[in-house]
Amino acid sequence: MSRKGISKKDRQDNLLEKLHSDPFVTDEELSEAFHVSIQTIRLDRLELAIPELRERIKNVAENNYSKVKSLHGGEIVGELIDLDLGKSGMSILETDKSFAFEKTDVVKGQHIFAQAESIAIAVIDASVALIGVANIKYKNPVFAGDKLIAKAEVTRTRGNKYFVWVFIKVKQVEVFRGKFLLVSFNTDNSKED
Amino acid sequence: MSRKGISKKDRQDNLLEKLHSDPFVTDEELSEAFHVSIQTIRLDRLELAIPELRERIKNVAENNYSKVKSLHGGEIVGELIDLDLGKSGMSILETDKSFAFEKTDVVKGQHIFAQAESIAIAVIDASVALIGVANIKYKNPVFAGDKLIAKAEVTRTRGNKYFVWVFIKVKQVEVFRGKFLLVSFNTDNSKED
DNA sequence: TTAATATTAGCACTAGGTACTAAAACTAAT
DNA sequence: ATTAGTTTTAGTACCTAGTGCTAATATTAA
Repeated sequence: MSRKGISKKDRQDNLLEKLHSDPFVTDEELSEAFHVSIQTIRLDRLELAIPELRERIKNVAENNYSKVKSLHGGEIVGELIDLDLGKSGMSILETDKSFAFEKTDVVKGQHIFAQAESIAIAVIDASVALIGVANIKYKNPVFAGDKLIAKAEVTRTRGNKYFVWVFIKVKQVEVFRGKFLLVSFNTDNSKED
Repeated sequence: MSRKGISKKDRQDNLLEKLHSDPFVTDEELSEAFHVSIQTIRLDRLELAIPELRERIKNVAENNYSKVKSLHGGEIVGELIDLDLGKSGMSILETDKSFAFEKTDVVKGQHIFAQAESIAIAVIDASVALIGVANIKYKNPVFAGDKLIAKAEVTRTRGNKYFVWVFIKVKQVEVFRGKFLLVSFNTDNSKED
Protein backbone atom coordinates (compact mmCIF):
# COMPACT_ATOMS: atom_id res chain seq x y z
CA MET A 1 0.00 0.00 0.00
CA SER A 2 1.10 3.57 -0.55
CA ARG A 3 2.51 5.52 2.35
CA LYS A 4 0.78 8.73 1.33
CA GLY A 5 -2.91 8.20 2.03
CA ILE A 6 -4.88 5.10 1.13
CA SER A 7 -4.91 2.53 -1.66
CA LYS A 8 -6.94 2.82 -4.84
CA LYS A 9 -9.31 0.07 -3.74
CA ASP A 10 -9.95 1.72 -0.39
CA ARG A 11 -10.47 5.09 -2.00
CA GLN A 12 -13.00 3.68 -4.43
CA ASP A 13 -14.83 1.87 -1.64
CA ASN A 14 -15.01 5.11 0.32
CA LEU A 15 -16.11 6.94 -2.80
CA LEU A 16 -19.04 4.59 -3.32
CA GLU A 17 -20.06 4.91 0.29
CA LYS A 18 -19.72 8.68 0.33
CA LEU A 19 -21.77 9.16 -2.82
CA HIS A 20 -24.39 6.76 -1.58
CA SER A 21 -24.94 8.74 1.59
CA ASP A 22 -24.67 12.10 -0.19
CA PRO A 23 -25.12 12.19 -3.95
CA PHE A 24 -24.77 15.99 -4.03
CA VAL A 25 -20.96 16.18 -3.92
CA THR A 26 -18.91 17.54 -6.83
CA ASP A 27 -15.73 15.94 -8.18
CA GLU A 28 -13.80 18.92 -6.88
CA GLU A 29 -15.07 18.43 -3.32
CA LEU A 30 -14.27 14.73 -3.58
CA SER A 31 -10.76 15.39 -4.84
CA GLU A 32 -10.18 17.62 -1.82
CA ALA A 33 -11.67 15.08 0.56
CA PHE A 34 -9.44 12.27 -0.72
CA HIS A 35 -6.37 14.45 -1.38
CA VAL A 36 -6.09 13.37 -5.00
CA SER A 37 -6.46 15.23 -8.27
CA ILE A 38 -9.83 15.78 -9.87
CA GLN A 39 -8.78 13.50 -12.72
CA THR A 40 -8.27 10.62 -10.35
CA ILE A 41 -11.80 11.06 -9.05
CA ARG A 42 -13.10 11.06 -12.61
CA LEU A 43 -11.19 7.90 -13.48
CA ASP A 44 -12.60 6.31 -10.33
CA ARG A 45 -16.14 7.26 -11.30
CA LEU A 46 -15.53 5.90 -14.78
CA GLU A 47 -14.31 2.57 -13.39
CA LEU A 48 -17.18 2.34 -10.94
CA ALA A 49 -19.73 3.51 -13.51
CA ILE A 50 -20.92 6.35 -11.29
CA PRO A 51 -22.60 9.11 -13.30
CA GLU A 52 -21.75 12.78 -12.95
CA LEU A 53 -23.22 15.05 -10.29
CA ARG A 54 -25.97 16.45 -12.46
CA GLU A 55 -27.11 12.98 -13.49
CA ARG A 56 -27.05 11.81 -9.88
CA ILE A 57 -29.17 14.74 -8.77
CA LYS A 58 -31.55 14.13 -11.64
CA ASN A 59 -31.86 10.48 -10.69
CA VAL A 60 -32.67 11.35 -7.09
CA ALA A 61 -35.24 13.87 -8.28
CA GLU A 62 -36.87 11.49 -10.74
CA ASN A 63 -36.89 8.46 -8.46
CA ASN A 64 -38.30 10.22 -5.49
CA TYR A 65 -40.71 12.39 -7.43
CA SER A 66 -42.97 9.39 -7.99
CA LYS A 67 -42.12 7.65 -4.73
CA VAL A 68 -43.12 10.58 -2.57
CA LYS A 69 -46.26 10.98 -4.61
CA SER A 70 -47.33 7.38 -4.15
CA LEU A 71 -46.48 7.36 -0.47
CA HIS A 72 -47.48 10.80 0.52
CA GLY A 73 -49.74 11.87 -2.28
CA GLY A 74 -53.28 11.09 -3.24
CA GLU A 75 -52.64 7.75 -4.86
CA ILE A 76 -53.17 4.31 -3.47
CA VAL A 77 -50.35 2.47 -1.69
CA GLY A 78 -49.74 -0.63 -3.77
CA GLU A 79 -51.11 -1.45 -7.19
CA LEU A 80 -54.85 -1.71 -7.53
CA ILE A 81 -55.64 -4.94 -9.38
CA ASP A 82 -59.35 -5.35 -8.76
CA LEU A 83 -62.14 -3.07 -7.61
CA ASP A 84 -65.86 -3.54 -7.19
CA LEU A 85 -66.85 -0.19 -5.79
CA GLY A 86 -68.73 -0.41 -2.53
CA LYS A 87 -68.12 -4.15 -2.27
CA SER A 88 -64.53 -5.37 -2.55
CA GLY A 89 -61.07 -4.66 -3.89
CA MET A 90 -57.56 -6.03 -4.15
CA SER A 91 -54.08 -4.52 -4.34
CA ILE A 92 -50.52 -5.75 -4.61
CA LEU A 93 -47.53 -4.14 -2.91
CA GLU A 94 -44.08 -5.32 -3.81
CA THR A 95 -41.72 -4.57 -0.95
CA ASP A 96 -38.01 -3.99 -1.04
CA LYS A 97 -35.26 -3.09 1.41
CA SER A 98 -36.42 0.51 1.56
CA PHE A 99 -39.61 -0.62 3.33
CA ALA A 100 -37.78 -2.55 5.98
CA PHE A 101 -35.59 -2.18 9.05
CA GLU A 102 -31.98 -2.34 7.98
CA LYS A 103 -30.81 -4.86 10.52
CA THR A 104 -33.65 -7.33 10.39
CA ASP A 105 -35.09 -6.81 6.87
CA VAL A 106 -38.52 -6.87 8.51
CA VAL A 107 -40.99 -4.60 6.71
CA LYS A 108 -42.29 -1.81 8.91
CA GLY A 109 -45.86 -1.98 10.05
CA GLN A 110 -46.60 1.50 8.74
CA HIS A 111 -46.26 0.31 5.14
CA ILE A 112 -48.54 -2.67 5.64
CA PHE A 113 -50.98 -0.41 7.41
CA ALA A 114 -50.81 2.14 4.60
CA GLN A 115 -51.62 -0.51 2.02
CA ALA A 116 -54.53 -1.79 4.11
CA GLU A 117 -55.88 1.67 4.78
CA SER A 118 -55.69 2.76 1.19
CA ILE A 119 -57.43 -0.33 -0.24
CA ALA A 120 -60.11 0.08 2.44
CA ILE A 121 -60.60 3.69 1.37
CA ALA A 122 -60.51 2.79 -2.31
CA VAL A 123 -63.43 0.35 -2.06
CA ILE A 124 -65.61 3.08 -0.60
CA ASP A 125 -64.48 6.16 -2.50
CA ALA A 126 -61.00 7.54 -2.14
CA SER A 127 -61.99 11.16 -2.15
CA VAL A 128 -64.37 11.47 0.76
CA ALA A 129 -63.55 8.72 3.22
CA LEU A 130 -61.85 9.06 6.61
CA ILE A 131 -60.71 6.28 8.84
CA GLY A 132 -62.61 6.04 12.09
CA VAL A 133 -61.56 2.95 14.00
CA ALA A 134 -59.23 0.16 13.05
CA ASN A 135 -58.79 -3.16 14.79
CA ILE A 136 -55.55 -4.59 13.70
CA LYS A 137 -53.61 -7.82 14.02
CA TYR A 138 -50.22 -8.54 12.56
CA LYS A 139 -50.13 -12.30 12.28
CA ASN A 140 -46.66 -12.85 10.86
CA PRO A 141 -43.62 -10.73 10.09
CA VAL A 142 -43.13 -9.56 6.51
CA PHE A 143 -39.68 -9.46 4.97
CA ALA A 144 -38.19 -7.21 2.31
CA GLY A 145 -38.96 -8.68 -1.10
CA ASP A 146 -42.31 -10.18 -0.08
CA LYS A 147 -45.25 -9.44 -2.31
CA LEU A 148 -48.24 -8.33 -0.27
CA ILE A 149 -51.69 -9.14 -1.60
CA ALA A 150 -54.43 -7.19 0.13
CA LYS A 151 -58.13 -8.03 -0.09
CA ALA A 152 -60.76 -5.63 1.17
CA GLU A 153 -64.41 -6.44 1.73
CA VAL A 154 -67.22 -4.19 2.83
CA THR A 155 -69.12 -6.04 5.53
CA ARG A 156 -71.68 -3.50 6.70
CA THR A 157 -72.98 -0.07 5.75
CA ARG A 158 -74.90 2.15 8.08
CA GLY A 159 -75.65 5.64 6.82
CA ASN A 160 -72.29 7.26 6.11
CA LYS A 161 -70.43 4.57 8.08
CA TYR A 162 -68.74 1.68 6.37
CA PHE A 163 -67.19 -1.43 7.92
CA VAL A 164 -64.40 -2.85 5.82
CA TRP A 165 -62.33 -5.95 6.54
CA VAL A 166 -58.86 -6.08 5.04
CA PHE A 167 -56.71 -9.20 4.83
CA ILE A 168 -53.16 -9.19 3.59
CA LYS A 169 -51.38 -12.36 2.54
CA VAL A 170 -47.89 -13.31 1.42
CA LYS A 171 -47.85 -16.59 -0.52
CA GLN A 172 -51.22 -17.72 0.88
CA VAL A 173 -50.07 -16.98 4.42
CA GLU A 174 -52.01 -14.29 6.24
CA VAL A 175 -49.76 -11.61 7.65
CA PHE A 176 -52.29 -8.95 8.56
CA ARG A 177 -55.95 -8.50 9.21
CA GLY A 178 -57.83 -5.40 10.23
CA LYS A 179 -61.33 -3.98 10.48
CA PHE A 180 -61.68 -0.42 9.29
CA LEU A 181 -64.55 1.85 10.13
CA LEU A 182 -64.77 4.51 7.50
CA VAL A 183 -66.90 7.61 7.74
CA SER A 184 -67.65 9.47 4.56
CA PHE A 185 -68.02 13.22 4.62
CA ASN A 186 -70.59 15.11 2.64
CA THR A 187 -68.23 17.64 1.15
CA ASP A 188 -70.98 19.25 -0.95
CA ASN A 189 -73.09 20.74 1.86
CA SER A 190 -70.97 20.59 4.97
CA LYS A 191 -70.48 24.30 5.64
CA GLU A 192 -72.60 24.13 8.83
CA ASP A 193 -69.59 24.56 11.13
CA MET B 1 -53.20 41.06 -28.41
CA SER B 2 -50.85 39.73 -31.07
CA ARG B 3 -52.33 37.80 -33.95
CA LYS B 4 -49.43 35.33 -34.03
CA GLY B 5 -49.82 33.14 -30.98
CA ILE B 6 -50.80 34.31 -27.50
CA SER B 7 -50.18 37.36 -25.30
CA LYS B 8 -47.26 37.72 -22.93
CA LYS B 9 -49.48 37.34 -19.89
CA ASP B 10 -51.04 34.14 -21.20
CA ARG B 11 -47.66 32.72 -22.15
CA GLN B 12 -46.28 33.39 -18.68
CA ASP B 13 -49.35 31.84 -17.05
CA ASN B 14 -48.92 28.75 -19.20
CA LEU B 15 -45.21 28.71 -18.41
CA LEU B 16 -45.85 28.64 -14.67
CA GLU B 17 -48.37 25.86 -15.06
CA LYS B 18 -46.16 23.82 -17.37
CA LEU B 19 -43.12 24.05 -15.10
CA HIS B 20 -45.22 23.22 -12.08
CA SER B 21 -46.44 19.99 -13.60
CA ASP B 22 -43.04 19.15 -15.10
CA PRO B 23 -39.95 20.86 -13.68
CA PHE B 24 -37.63 18.89 -16.00
CA VAL B 25 -38.09 20.99 -19.16
CA THR B 26 -35.23 23.01 -20.70
CA ASP B 27 -35.56 26.56 -21.98
CA GLU B 28 -35.01 25.26 -25.49
CA GLU B 29 -37.94 22.85 -25.24
CA LEU B 30 -40.08 25.62 -23.83
CA SER B 31 -39.14 28.02 -26.61
CA GLU B 32 -40.23 25.40 -29.13
CA ALA B 33 -43.46 24.70 -27.28
CA PHE B 34 -44.43 28.38 -27.18
CA HIS B 35 -43.00 29.29 -30.60
CA VAL B 36 -40.84 32.08 -29.21
CA SER B 37 -37.08 32.56 -28.97
CA ILE B 38 -35.08 31.11 -26.12
CA GLN B 39 -34.34 34.65 -24.90
CA THR B 40 -38.03 35.33 -24.45
CA ILE B 41 -38.35 32.27 -22.26
CA ARG B 42 -35.38 33.47 -20.21
CA LEU B 43 -36.85 36.93 -19.81
CA ASP B 44 -40.11 35.30 -18.71
CA ARG B 45 -38.33 33.17 -16.13
CA LEU B 46 -36.48 36.25 -14.91
CA GLU B 47 -39.73 38.18 -14.48
CA LEU B 48 -41.45 35.26 -12.79
CA ALA B 49 -38.41 34.46 -10.65
CA ILE B 50 -38.29 30.87 -11.86
CA PRO B 51 -34.82 29.34 -11.42
CA GLU B 52 -32.99 27.49 -14.19
CA LEU B 53 -33.53 23.82 -14.98
CA ARG B 54 -30.62 22.57 -12.89
CA GLU B 55 -31.77 24.51 -9.86
CA ARG B 56 -35.31 23.22 -10.29
CA ILE B 57 -34.14 19.62 -10.48
CA LYS B 58 -31.91 20.13 -7.49
CA ASN B 59 -34.81 21.55 -5.50
CA VAL B 60 -36.99 18.57 -6.33
CA ALA B 61 -34.16 16.23 -5.35
CA GLU B 62 -33.38 17.98 -2.08
CA ASN B 63 -36.98 18.42 -0.99
CA ASN B 64 -37.94 14.85 -1.60
CA TYR B 65 -34.69 13.34 -0.38
CA SER B 66 -35.41 14.22 3.24
CA LYS B 67 -39.12 13.60 2.87
CA VAL B 68 -38.66 10.10 1.59
CA LYS B 69 -36.06 9.42 4.22
CA SER B 70 -38.28 10.50 7.09
CA LEU B 71 -41.24 8.61 5.70
CA HIS B 72 -39.56 5.62 4.25
CA GLY B 73 -36.17 5.56 5.86
CA GLY B 74 -34.82 4.46 9.18
CA GLU B 75 -35.58 7.59 11.12
CA ILE B 76 -38.43 8.24 13.45
CA VAL B 77 -41.63 9.80 12.11
CA GLY B 78 -42.00 13.08 13.97
CA GLU B 79 -39.44 14.81 16.16
CA LEU B 80 -38.32 12.98 19.26
CA ILE B 81 -38.55 15.38 22.19
CA ASP B 82 -38.27 13.08 25.18
CA LEU B 83 -37.09 9.54 25.70
CA ASP B 84 -36.70 7.37 28.78
CA LEU B 85 -35.57 4.11 27.21
CA GLY B 86 -37.71 1.14 28.18
CA LYS B 87 -40.23 3.37 29.94
CA SER B 88 -41.67 6.29 28.00
CA GLY B 89 -41.15 8.75 25.16
CA MET B 90 -42.69 11.68 23.34
CA SER B 91 -42.61 13.00 19.80
CA ILE B 92 -44.09 15.90 17.86
CA LEU B 93 -45.27 15.72 14.26
CA GLU B 94 -46.21 18.93 12.50
CA THR B 95 -48.60 18.16 9.68
CA ASP B 96 -49.19 20.06 6.48
CA LYS B 97 -51.28 19.67 3.35
CA SER B 98 -48.99 16.98 2.00
CA PHE B 99 -50.16 14.64 4.81
CA ALA B 100 -53.82 15.13 4.06
CA PHE B 101 -56.52 14.33 1.56
CA GLU B 102 -56.77 17.17 -0.90
CA LYS B 103 -60.50 17.66 -0.78
CA THR B 104 -61.07 17.42 2.95
CA ASP B 105 -57.68 18.45 4.45
CA VAL B 106 -58.06 15.48 6.78
CA VAL B 107 -54.70 13.94 7.65
CA LYS B 108 -54.40 10.32 6.50
CA GLY B 109 -54.43 7.63 9.13
CA GLN B 110 -51.20 6.13 7.84
CA HIS B 111 -49.21 9.15 9.01
CA ILE B 112 -50.73 9.14 12.47
CA PHE B 113 -50.12 5.42 12.62
CA ALA B 114 -46.54 5.85 11.48
CA GLN B 115 -45.85 8.39 14.23
CA ALA B 116 -47.42 6.11 16.84
CA GLU B 117 -45.57 3.05 15.63
CA SER B 118 -42.22 4.76 15.51
CA ILE B 119 -42.44 6.28 18.98
CA ALA B 120 -43.53 2.87 20.29
CA ILE B 121 -40.49 1.29 18.66
CA ALA B 122 -38.21 4.07 19.87
CA VAL B 123 -39.01 3.52 23.53
CA ILE B 124 -37.98 -0.11 23.25
CA ASP B 125 -35.04 0.06 20.86
CA ALA B 126 -35.45 1.07 17.26
CA SER B 127 -33.10 -1.48 15.82
CA VAL B 128 -34.50 -4.78 16.95
CA ALA B 129 -38.22 -4.32 17.52
CA LEU B 130 -41.10 -5.59 15.39
CA ILE B 131 -44.72 -4.77 15.78
CA GLY B 132 -46.87 -7.74 16.70
CA VAL B 133 -50.40 -6.62 17.43
CA ALA B 134 -51.88 -3.16 17.53
CA ASN B 135 -55.27 -2.20 18.84
CA ILE B 136 -56.14 1.15 17.48
CA LYS B 137 -58.77 3.81 17.86
CA TYR B 138 -58.95 7.08 16.01
CA LYS B 139 -60.99 9.35 18.28
CA ASN B 140 -61.14 12.53 16.22
CA PRO B 141 -60.14 13.64 12.75
CA VAL B 142 -56.84 15.49 12.36
CA PHE B 143 -56.53 18.38 9.94
CA ALA B 144 -53.58 19.65 7.93
CA GLY B 145 -51.61 22.07 10.09
CA ASP B 146 -52.37 20.30 13.37
CA LYS B 147 -49.43 19.55 15.63
CA LEU B 148 -49.55 15.98 16.86
CA ILE B 149 -48.07 15.21 20.26
CA ALA B 150 -47.51 11.52 20.84
CA LYS B 151 -46.83 9.94 24.22
CA ALA B 152 -45.72 6.36 24.55
CA GLU B 153 -45.64 4.32 27.75
CA VAL B 154 -44.42 0.81 28.30
CA THR B 155 -47.08 -0.94 30.37
CA ARG B 156 -45.82 -4.51 30.55
CA THR B 157 -42.76 -6.55 29.66
CA ARG B 158 -42.75 -10.29 29.31
CA GLY B 159 -39.56 -11.84 27.98
CA ASN B 160 -38.96 -10.31 24.59
CA LYS B 161 -42.52 -8.98 24.41
CA TYR B 162 -43.35 -5.39 25.21
CA PHE B 163 -46.76 -3.77 25.61
CA VAL B 164 -46.71 -0.09 24.75
CA TRP B 165 -49.61 2.34 24.90
CA VAL B 166 -49.46 5.34 22.61
CA PHE B 167 -51.68 8.40 22.90
CA ILE B 168 -51.69 11.22 20.41
CA LYS B 169 -53.20 14.60 21.17
CA VAL B 170 -53.83 17.82 19.30
CA LYS B 171 -54.24 20.79 21.63
CA GLN B 172 -55.08 18.58 24.63
CA VAL B 173 -57.69 16.70 22.63
CA GLU B 174 -57.01 13.01 22.13
CA VAL B 175 -57.13 12.02 18.47
CA PHE B 176 -55.61 8.56 18.60
CA ARG B 177 -54.87 5.77 21.02
CA GLY B 178 -53.35 2.39 20.40
CA LYS B 179 -51.78 -0.56 22.15
CA PHE B 180 -48.69 -1.94 20.48
CA LEU B 181 -47.25 -5.35 21.15
CA LEU B 182 -43.61 -5.31 20.20
CA VAL B 183 -41.43 -8.37 19.92
CA SER B 184 -37.71 -7.89 19.97
CA PHE B 185 -35.47 -10.15 17.93
CA ASN B 186 -32.18 -11.49 19.11
CA THR B 187 -30.21 -10.57 16.01
CA ASP B 188 -26.99 -11.91 17.54
CA ASN B 189 -27.87 -15.60 17.69
CA SER B 190 -30.86 -16.10 15.43
CA LYS B 191 -29.25 -18.22 12.74
CA GLU B 192 -31.29 -21.27 13.74
CA ASP B 193 -33.41 -21.12 10.58
C1' DT C 1 16.50 -1.44 -14.15
C1' DT C 2 12.48 -2.41 -16.49
C1' DA C 3 7.58 -3.00 -17.10
C1' DA C 4 3.09 -2.27 -15.41
C1' DT C 5 -0.02 0.46 -12.92
C1' DA C 6 -1.60 4.76 -10.94
C1' DT C 7 -1.85 9.54 -10.93
C1' DT C 8 -1.67 14.12 -12.67
C1' DA C 9 -1.88 17.73 -16.29
C1' DG C 10 -3.69 20.03 -20.11
C1' DC C 11 -6.62 20.89 -23.94
C1' DA C 12 -10.87 20.98 -26.71
C1' DC C 13 -15.60 20.46 -26.27
C1' DT C 14 -20.57 20.11 -24.13
C1' DA C 15 -25.25 21.50 -21.95
C1' DG C 16 -27.82 24.68 -20.01
C1' DG C 17 -27.57 28.17 -18.50
C1' DT C 18 -26.40 33.98 -16.63
C1' DA C 19 -25.57 38.81 -17.70
C1' DC C 20 -25.31 42.11 -20.74
C1' DT C 21 -25.86 45.11 -25.07
C1' DA C 22 -28.07 46.19 -29.22
C1' DA C 23 -31.12 45.84 -32.91
C1' DA C 24 -35.59 44.90 -34.73
C1' DA C 25 -40.58 44.33 -34.51
C1' DC C 26 -44.92 45.20 -32.87
C1' DT C 27 -48.54 48.23 -30.47
C1' DA C 28 -50.81 52.39 -28.93
C1' DA C 29 -51.45 57.28 -28.78
C1' DT C 30 -51.13 61.72 -30.73
C1' DA D 1 -48.04 58.72 -40.38
C1' DT D 2 -44.80 59.59 -36.84
C1' DT D 3 -43.30 58.96 -32.34
C1' DA D 4 -42.77 56.62 -27.99
C1' DG D 5 -43.05 52.52 -25.44
C1' DT D 6 -43.05 47.67 -24.98
C1' DT D 7 -41.82 43.16 -26.50
C1' DT D 8 -39.07 40.07 -28.86
C1' DT D 9 -34.96 38.48 -30.99
C1' DA D 10 -29.89 38.24 -31.72
C1' DG D 11 -25.37 37.91 -30.30
C1' DT D 12 -21.42 37.96 -27.29
C1' DA D 13 -18.64 36.77 -23.22
C1' DC D 14 -18.68 34.04 -19.29
C1' DC D 15 -19.96 30.11 -15.87
C1' DT D 16 -20.16 25.21 -13.80
C1' DA D 17 -19.51 20.59 -13.77
C1' DG D 18 -18.57 17.92 -16.31
C1' DT D 19 -16.72 14.24 -20.93
C1' DG D 20 -13.07 12.52 -23.88
C1' DC D 21 -8.72 12.46 -25.20
C1' DT D 22 -3.45 12.48 -25.15
C1' DA D 23 0.72 12.77 -22.82
C1' DA D 24 3.74 13.11 -19.09
C1' DT D 25 5.11 11.83 -14.55
C1' DA D 26 5.01 8.91 -10.17
C1' DT D 27 4.77 4.88 -7.83
C1' DT D 28 5.12 0.00 -7.15
C1' DA D 29 6.29 -4.82 -8.15
C1' DA D 30 9.27 -8.12 -10.42
